[in-house]
Amino acid sequence: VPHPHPPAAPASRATGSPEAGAAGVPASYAAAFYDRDPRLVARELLGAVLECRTPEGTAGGRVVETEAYLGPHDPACHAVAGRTRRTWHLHGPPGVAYVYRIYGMYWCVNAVTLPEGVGSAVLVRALEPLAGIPLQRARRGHPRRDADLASGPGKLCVALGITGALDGTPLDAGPLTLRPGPPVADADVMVTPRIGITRAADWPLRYVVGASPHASRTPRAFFRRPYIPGVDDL
DNA sequence: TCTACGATCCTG
DNA sequence: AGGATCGTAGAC
Repeated sequence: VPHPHPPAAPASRATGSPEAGAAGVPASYAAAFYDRDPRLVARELLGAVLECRTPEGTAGGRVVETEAYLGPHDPACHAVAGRTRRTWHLHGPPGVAYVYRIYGMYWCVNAVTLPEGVGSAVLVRALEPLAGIPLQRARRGHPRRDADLASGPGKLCVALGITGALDGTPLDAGPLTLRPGPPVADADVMVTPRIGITRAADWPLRYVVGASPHASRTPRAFFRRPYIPGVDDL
């Protein structure tokens, strides 16, 4: 039986959106939320709800894993190549989706951070499926466990039906939305190196809800430690 | 449970 | 040429 819609949360950090819910919980993040250091945005997006509406239906889930890509000074960030057609929206205003194709066959979705021209973002790497689970299961070829539906950036885009058509679309309205969810405590957040990159491979910029079975696997050789406010984002 | 590898194609 | 990945095969 599908998980019920996630409960509204007292997300004090997510303020300023125009349409607040009955409990005072914003229906989306304000632009200022994304106009900050991507490390801070990556950590705070844990617990948020990503949802994609398509003609087939609506599918979404709770964010349990993110990575920060800091900008042109980050060797692993696509911004190192400058503002090209591919990375156009990565360099655009914050609060917009940057969707790119990887390895010729999968899509990955990011939330753009910092002001226009910087080229930084947060990669959404895994979801705990919440909405439209039958649709997600069909798109993913009916895996045994729901924990295999969206436990990786490519899987997540397949499960939700996210493609390059959504590159450059805002995240506070439209078919692809990201909104506040129940906050995740600092003690539940683990920090590790980023997955699948060769440059800056030792930078601690991956944020995971440590106890979640819905996150992607952390390689055995990776260091992992609790998130430390003021150290990991300042 | 873990590691190794091929698929597949746009970008610079 | 190589990549912000995934599924499968094979070892243990």
